[in-house]
Amino acid sequence: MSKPGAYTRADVVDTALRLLDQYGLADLSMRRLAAELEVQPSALYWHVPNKQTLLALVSDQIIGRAAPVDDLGDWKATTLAGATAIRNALMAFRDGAEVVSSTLALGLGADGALARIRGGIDQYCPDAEIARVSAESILFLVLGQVWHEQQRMQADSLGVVAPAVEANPEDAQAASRVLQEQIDSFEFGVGLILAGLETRMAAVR
Amino acid sequence: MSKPGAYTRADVVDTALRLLDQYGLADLSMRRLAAELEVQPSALYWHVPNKQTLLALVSDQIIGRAAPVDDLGDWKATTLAGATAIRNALMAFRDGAEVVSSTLALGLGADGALARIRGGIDQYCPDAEIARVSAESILFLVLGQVWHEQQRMQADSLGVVAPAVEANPEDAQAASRVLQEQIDSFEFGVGLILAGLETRMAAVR
DNA sequence: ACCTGAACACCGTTCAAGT
DNA sequence: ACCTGAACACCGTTCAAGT
Repeated sequence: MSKPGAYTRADVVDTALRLLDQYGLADLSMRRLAAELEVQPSALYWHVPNKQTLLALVSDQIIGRAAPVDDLGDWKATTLAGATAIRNALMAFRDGAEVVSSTLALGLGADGALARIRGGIDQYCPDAEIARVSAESILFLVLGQVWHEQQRMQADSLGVVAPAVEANPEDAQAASRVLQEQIDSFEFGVGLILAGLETRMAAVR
Repeated sequence: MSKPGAYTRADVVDTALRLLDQYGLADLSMRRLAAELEVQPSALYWHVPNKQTLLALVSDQIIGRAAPVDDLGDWKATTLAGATAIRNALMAFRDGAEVVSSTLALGLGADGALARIRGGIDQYCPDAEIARVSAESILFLVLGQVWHEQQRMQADSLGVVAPAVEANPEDAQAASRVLQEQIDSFEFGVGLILAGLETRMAAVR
């Protein structure tokens, strides 16, 4: 904003996020991003040290846009709400889960995701180590599931394989059923971990 | 084997697996693989339609080398043994978890992994849908954890960040403690899901 | 402070042609 | 059946130089 025509780092990240959502991670190259900004590829390296860092910043944006988590009284409900907020944030951008997974594996960004899930757990679990491992388990579960779903959505849209439900004239109905199944298995999986943690906590007492 | 000097698909996959373990996924290119086989890059496309498929075949090798799972009587112990076998298989090759994660997300191969985990669950859980979702949850957890660990190992070896435990003269002791912590949190996480499933099953009855 | 121009060292994939 | 040679359309990154 110092000069017209001069981009800021935030502009670069925002554009990367938009390209990610429009064309997917495979087509998000530094050169394509530069072209979109009508700038030479080398110009990007003034704003960002490398692509890895850029993707970490993109991940932070994705996670940062997750809805704030209310304290619902019940710690299990609160934790599920946190996990759901992360899930929805990942789903809001094409290949969101893959991008966040890789930068998280690199230990680069997106620690906000863990924090959001720990909110509910910490208020009930006194052992910080147990809380951390439990929250990580939930996060891995959410990332794995959403990644799987997003890949499926893309495969379906490309017609690579037959959609799970087809040959049904009421496509909207079928699609909503698939969606419901995904939500169900999401809540089921998180519920398993929460129930397991509860058992574990009760046993110690 | 038809002519000396003529490679088979298995040769290509084996060499890819070896390069993966030696240099990591980032340096496993079709061109490098071709060079290793002393062949032109284009020659690979006679054996394999594309890189994606090659990586799926590599994944199948990684998972296929997992130890067979004995029935331990207790379904929880059997399932944990299955998950541990998968974990060890992933750990046996550099970037094993990342390779398997991505091809699994593409829905390409490595279904053997799910099957191995379901072995223990199926013999106790009558509902196939619940068994499937539970096994998937465990698989996502294992993949996420091992990916995380393998990335940490690489970061440590490159000296990018300070290792978790350092400044200790007894390095071997510190390393074995880290290893034990990883195994503990692995068994803890899987244990949560198994305990949760048990609770869930008991409630239905 | 922000960007261009040019270069370096790579990619995956296709396809006609060879043996 | 298995591979070469040559090409196409790309990559990420560096770095001197410009304004």
